[in-house]
Amino acid sequence: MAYWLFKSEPSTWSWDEQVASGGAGEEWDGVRNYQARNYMRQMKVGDRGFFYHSQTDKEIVGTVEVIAEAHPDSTTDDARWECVDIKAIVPLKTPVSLERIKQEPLLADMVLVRNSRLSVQPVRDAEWKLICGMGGIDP
DNA sequence: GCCAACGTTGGC
DNA sequence: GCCAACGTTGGC
Repeated sequence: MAYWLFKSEPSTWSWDEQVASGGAGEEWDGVRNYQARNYMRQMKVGDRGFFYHSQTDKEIVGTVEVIAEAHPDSTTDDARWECVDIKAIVPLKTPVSLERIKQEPLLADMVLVRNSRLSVQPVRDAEWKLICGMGGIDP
């Protein structure tokens, strides 16, 4: 199973809204970036991901699961853009801030640190385990 | 609000 | 195919 990170501005689509969408989940639509799209194309049902609030919070707030693989993005007619569906799993007991991530040497190579503008990105197994631990949840 | 970093577009 | 111009994102 692979791990990912989904980034969203809380004012656009927040963790609370993701939770409210329940087991049916929601399209991760609106991505207009090839790198991010290509990562979504690699996702399989059952893959896990972190939900990250950018801009105002700058912290990982919860975990999600991929429930549908890449399909056309319903918010555009442009066939280039695809998205997956995800549902909320659990909130982190303690959100893990970007600041804490930057303070942890083992996380220095995270895409979140290296390429802060990429909105969908891969997370390594070791990074997943470490951040789950920092957030007070089981991996 | 600013600005650096990055991606995209379009003229040549 | 290159590169300048422009737009967007996100941390600070």
